[in-house]
Amino acid sequence: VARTIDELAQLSGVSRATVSRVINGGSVSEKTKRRVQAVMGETNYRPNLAARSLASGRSNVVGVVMHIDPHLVFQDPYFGQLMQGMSTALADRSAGMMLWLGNRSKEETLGTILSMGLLDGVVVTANTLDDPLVDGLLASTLPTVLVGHRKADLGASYVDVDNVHAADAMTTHLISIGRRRIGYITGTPRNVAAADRLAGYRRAMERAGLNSHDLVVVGDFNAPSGAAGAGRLIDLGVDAIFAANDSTALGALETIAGRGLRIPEDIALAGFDDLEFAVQLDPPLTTVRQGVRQQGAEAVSNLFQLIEDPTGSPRRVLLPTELVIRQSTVGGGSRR
Amino acid sequence: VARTIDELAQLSGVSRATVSRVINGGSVSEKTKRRVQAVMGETNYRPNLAARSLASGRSNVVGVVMHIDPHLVFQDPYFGQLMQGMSTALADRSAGMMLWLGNRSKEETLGTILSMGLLDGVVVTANTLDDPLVDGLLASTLPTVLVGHRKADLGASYVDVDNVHAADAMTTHLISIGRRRIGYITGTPRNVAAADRLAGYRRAMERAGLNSHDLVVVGDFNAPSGAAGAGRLIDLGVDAIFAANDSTALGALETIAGRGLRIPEDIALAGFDDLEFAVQLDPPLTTVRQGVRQQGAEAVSNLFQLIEDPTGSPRRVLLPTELVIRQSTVGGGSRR
DNA sequence: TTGTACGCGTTATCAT
DNA sequence: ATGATAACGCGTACAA
Repeated sequence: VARTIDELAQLSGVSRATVSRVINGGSVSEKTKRRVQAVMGETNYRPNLAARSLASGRSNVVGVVMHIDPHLVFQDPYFGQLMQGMSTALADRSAGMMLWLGNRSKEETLGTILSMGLLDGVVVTANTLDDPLVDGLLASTLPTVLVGHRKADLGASYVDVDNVHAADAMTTHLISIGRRRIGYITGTPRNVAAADRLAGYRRAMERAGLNSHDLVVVGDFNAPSGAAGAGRLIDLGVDAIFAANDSTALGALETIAGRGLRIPEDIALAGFDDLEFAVQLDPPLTTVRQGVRQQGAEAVSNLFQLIEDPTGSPRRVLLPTELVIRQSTVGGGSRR
Repeated sequence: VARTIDELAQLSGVSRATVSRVINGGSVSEKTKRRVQAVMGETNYRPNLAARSLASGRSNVVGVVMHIDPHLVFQDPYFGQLMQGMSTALADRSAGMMLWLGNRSKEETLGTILSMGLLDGVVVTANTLDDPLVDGLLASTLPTVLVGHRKADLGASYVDVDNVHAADAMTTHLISIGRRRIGYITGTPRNVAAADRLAGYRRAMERAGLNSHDLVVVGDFNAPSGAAGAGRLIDLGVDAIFAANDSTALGALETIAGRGLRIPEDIALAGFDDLEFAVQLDPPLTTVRQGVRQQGAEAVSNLFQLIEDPTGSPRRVLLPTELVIRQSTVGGGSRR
């Protein structure tokens, strides 16, 4: 029944300073240390975080900002997995986590975060080109790590995958299996990953001397846009479709099958993400796997390094992706 | 460039107390109030939460505890939707949210939460019969609201749906369309909702004078267990299957269709949750809809009431459910 | 209406 | 190794 460090000190017969030392690891004689710890166990005393944070300037609490429409955020498995990765990494460091989703405007969210005062740092998803929230965080004194990054973020610490490279590799794969008219369905405009993947597709096409000019249709990372986009591309006579993500590919698959075309014989199909359902599609979907949980864990690790040494140079981490080749581009064709 | 309230006071030419009053709403002359606010705008001063919390005892931050295996938590749309509801309700009150998932043991999680010191209260999901985390939270002085509840939680504030009633209603619906041998696939053993739904099924069966004794098979809320359970029930010659949730029903549907049986002509099928995919199944699934987002919002609202008046009697809220009748139990049958 | 002074629970500095 | 004592930034009686 000791609520404050003073009570605990009195019960242990030592000064408050000594108790603080046994908690935080100062030099204390083995004997008194044991006595204090004994009393601590009996009274199940717990240091107050607010006070500790005020005095020491550190709280062991970090902020996580995923400024996405709350009705959509957990629709896309990406964000759930990202949270898992961060949550686990934070728990491993017995650190706490404050969470902000996209309920208020970015400006308001920025304001609340900056006024917390007790956060040791922040991990924020950076997926749109213009983002005052990310800009504000980076401009503040709060240690900040980005998940994803814009061109302008060269001075910041971030964790990302090389979307350009991955999309290039996938496109090259499609070319290598003999496809020439490869259509592309983009992700949401102004989204960084979407822009990078498109760039990778274009780069591979140009390198192979293929025309990509009029084979690009705009999507929004969701299945309906994939269904619509695939229809337009089929009319353009493509022999392969590369969708900006698996959800888009799912929509495309339905349109292709609906028109009685065979995958991959008539049209090869590829996605991006390797979501759970990708392997269960008919035919199983060729796609790009990125370790989202690992990205979350890496972001946390990165942030803690930044907190330890705020002056060091920015830590830019590019995690590897993996080409997962399944029957939607090569092999036995449809099971139907 | 004012970091503390003292600096801001100096710049405004008033005392720190006056500044505090214009921030927290004490009696201040309109004139000085305006002046202080002007300076506040220029210097974009932000009060420090740790200090504020230490001095006032309130932080405007609440804890959210969903002690589920982090690899599973966002697999089930339930938890994502619950978070959305809470996140939105908290943002509406400009309150912050600390999140704990099931990374550590329940005892460890309990310890960390209790030692935060700055939480105004906690919302915790209560879905297993024995839960030291929930017990510990309820035994503490921290205002706590449960999402879901055990029989033992009669003294606690909680938000839940009446699973017994809803399952009873669904079973009664199946009886009303002429089914007599109605099989049931349960949810995870020791899960509260699973137990309540099973009880509701049994109650309705008994009231109708039907045998439910040997028509119950154990599942775990996931599709594979539904597929297996449906197989066993079909062998028992059922004319209807009620699954503990939609995922389980999904598995059951595959088994039924795989055996060449028609839904609902040969076997009527019902689920629970009304997840997004329920309406897109073939045939569309009859199920029970519960407003999960609303439950989250209600839990937050409940918690804030509890914080305002900790002495008041516990607030037990049962949210309504809705029977959603689709073609898997009545009407045109399969589209296949 | 405004200012003074104390307390919130901890860490950290400085003697001892 | 231990103990005073001063911060940390803010809220709030109390006094003026």
